[in-house]
Amino acid sequence: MLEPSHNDELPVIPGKRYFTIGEVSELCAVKPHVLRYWEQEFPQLKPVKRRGNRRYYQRQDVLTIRQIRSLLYDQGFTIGGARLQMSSEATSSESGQLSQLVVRMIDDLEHLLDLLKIK
Amino acid sequence: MLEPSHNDELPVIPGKRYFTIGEVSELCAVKPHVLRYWEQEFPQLKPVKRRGNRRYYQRQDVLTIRQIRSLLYDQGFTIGGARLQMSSEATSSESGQLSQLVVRMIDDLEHLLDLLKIK
DNA sequence: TGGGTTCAAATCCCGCCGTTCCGACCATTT
DNA sequence: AAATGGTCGGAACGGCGGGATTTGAACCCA
Repeated sequence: MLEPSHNDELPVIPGKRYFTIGEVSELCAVKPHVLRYWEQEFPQLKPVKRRGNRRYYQRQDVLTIRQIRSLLYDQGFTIGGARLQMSSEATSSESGQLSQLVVRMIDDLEHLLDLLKIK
Repeated sequence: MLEPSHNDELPVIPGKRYFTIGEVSELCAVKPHVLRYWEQEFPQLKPVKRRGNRRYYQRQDVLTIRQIRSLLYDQGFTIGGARLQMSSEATSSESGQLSQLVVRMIDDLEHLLDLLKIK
């Protein structure tokens, strides 16, 4: 009943700067009208709007959406619960032990990133 | 809309061995019929039953119920999500809090991985 | 200029999560 | 043992969260 799909199975995000709602819909396996609906529910989801109020999503938006998607569809949060998670994530520089661990992981990843950049 | 009540505010559990559904209802601020309903949804919730199918909850059951309650009412999980948390907690060694955090970290790292794939 | 995409907003809908009944049974007090 | 009040399961019912559909117009690209 839960845990059907996971973000692993979603397509790689192409290297362009902006995406239409239709593209994001496919990249995240979420219907356009749901994306618009989520926009009302999650303040951090604010795609740029231009000419004729069209949405232009950036890479970060796509990642945000995938994260929301994971909270809702994989982890079993309600919309309210997911919103709580998202916002608490923004502020959670908490818990010394763990944040220390996170810092180390980030360190490692940055190192990895450096390696990748060189090649 | 979320985060109204918290387990902190619930009464201390008396030092007796068995509790009726009515007592548990008050100890956990959850109506009896909801307790019966949850029993269908969470396999780990199995109070002893005696004469005339009456439920006799033990201390551990009360704690389990409070935990479910917290997942549903405080943290914003669906029933399915809460069940998932409860069962994953059984396997993962530590306090759901922590495993939940780890889940989120893994999630975050996956997003980072996405970023790396693009470059 | 025509077909596909997108827009906002209104309306519709289904299933989750209880809620409300019900007659019968049980426990405790008197 | 009668009275009072808690508890039983099961089925019918209900609100509403979370979308889904619809509408009609604007927009974009070929």
